[in-house]
Amino acid sequence: METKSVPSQTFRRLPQYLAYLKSLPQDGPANISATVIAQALDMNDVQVRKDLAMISDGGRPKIGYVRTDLIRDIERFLGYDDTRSAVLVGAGNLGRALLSYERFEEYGLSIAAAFDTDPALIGTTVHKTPILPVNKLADLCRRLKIHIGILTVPDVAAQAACDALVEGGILAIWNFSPTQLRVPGGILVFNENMAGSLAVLSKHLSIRFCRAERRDV
Amino acid sequence: METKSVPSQTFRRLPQYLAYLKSLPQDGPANISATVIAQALDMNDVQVRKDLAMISDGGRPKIGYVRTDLIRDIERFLGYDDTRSAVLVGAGNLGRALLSYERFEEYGLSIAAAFDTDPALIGTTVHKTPILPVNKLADLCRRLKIHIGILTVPDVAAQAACDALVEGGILAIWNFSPTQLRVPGGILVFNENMAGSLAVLSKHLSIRFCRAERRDV
DNA sequence: TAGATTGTTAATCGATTAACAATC
DNA sequence: TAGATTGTTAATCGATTAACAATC
Repeated sequence: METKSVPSQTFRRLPQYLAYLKSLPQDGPANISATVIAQALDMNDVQVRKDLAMISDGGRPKIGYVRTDLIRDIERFLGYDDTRSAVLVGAGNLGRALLSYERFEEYGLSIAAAFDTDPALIGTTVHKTPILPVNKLADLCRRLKIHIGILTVPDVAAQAACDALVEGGILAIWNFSPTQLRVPGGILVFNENMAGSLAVLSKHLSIRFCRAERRDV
Repeated sequence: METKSVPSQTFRRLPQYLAYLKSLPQDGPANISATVIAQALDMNDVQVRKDLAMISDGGRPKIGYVRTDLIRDIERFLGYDDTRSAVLVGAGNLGRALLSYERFEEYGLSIAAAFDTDPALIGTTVHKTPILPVNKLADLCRRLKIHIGILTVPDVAAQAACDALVEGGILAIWNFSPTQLRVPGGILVFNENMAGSLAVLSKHLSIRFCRAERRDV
């Protein structure tokens, strides 16, 4: 309800502030300034201030923000206090990596169940999360009113798994496969574009190399 | 050298175009228009045209682009023809997931070696990539002139692993751990901010929910 | 030719950064 | 008080989208 018009970019940064604030020593100073946060995270201080102003009561000039208040405000805003449930499809390496990523709980995401087609995996658990056969997916999502699906199946299986999620009434899909999914309107697909990240990284590297090599000319 | 001023966002999209173009049937039509690509990938057609204009000789009005030429141009531009070498630190679930992600080769990235501290893992291989003890890291990077490091260690080990990469002469670090790394100037850190993605996803979901619930009021 | 499609120029939009007044 | 820090208003920057002429 508080979700007025906080830009996406701010949302992306909030977890970073939170992680930094939590990493500070408990017995350290009670206050922290936007300037210090910005320096630690290699950001612009005005940006930090602007972000924080959107979700918190605000700090005091010369003193800064109360660290614990800030942590509480960010967590509340990101909805880390009331946990969301999700299911995961594809218990391969990537799927297992996400299942064992304890931090998701901290972020308010709890993975209720995982699904796979491999009979060898079905019935086992990863980090206490049971792995179930895919044909139970739609039914379980509906019964438990789960709205988030995490897709970590191999490329070829992605669309079928996606369809099953949609059938189960999923509203948002976090897609780690490199496939462009076809979904009915109204369902949000969030692609984790690793190839894209790699391309940007390579670009920066080659610019650096060009500069380095030009010296020799 | 061709790297004039192609924006980052274009770089992120190029792999998507490429994947789509490659997914088309070999024996299908030889030409494809920006309009069709845009529709398939849920993008704006002018944007696609603009992106393609930057890296390709261009298409012909009414006809479109030659599919195979476009594939060749994108691959060349992204440097997928001359492969870059990388090392990976942390052969846990996420690390193994990336190691078994065959697609990286397609993207021009080859992981030469992986490193871990766990004696049980050292000496084994994942998808033909050997896992070596971390103390060999710096030396190997330097000897093989490797400039990309992929960081998939647990949170607490991240900074130490990062320092080892820097010592080995790495120029870019692709960081999958949620830690803010401290690196000397001139080294590029690329954070894969999963918590951020999750936050944006949750945001969209809660906006949706608010709207849905308002109907009941 | 007519209509689809390209590529470019201009307008818009959103996000970041700079400048500055307010305040403790 | 003086100086550090906040929050806001305006300027800048970069990316997307709209409008349109060129062309096959």
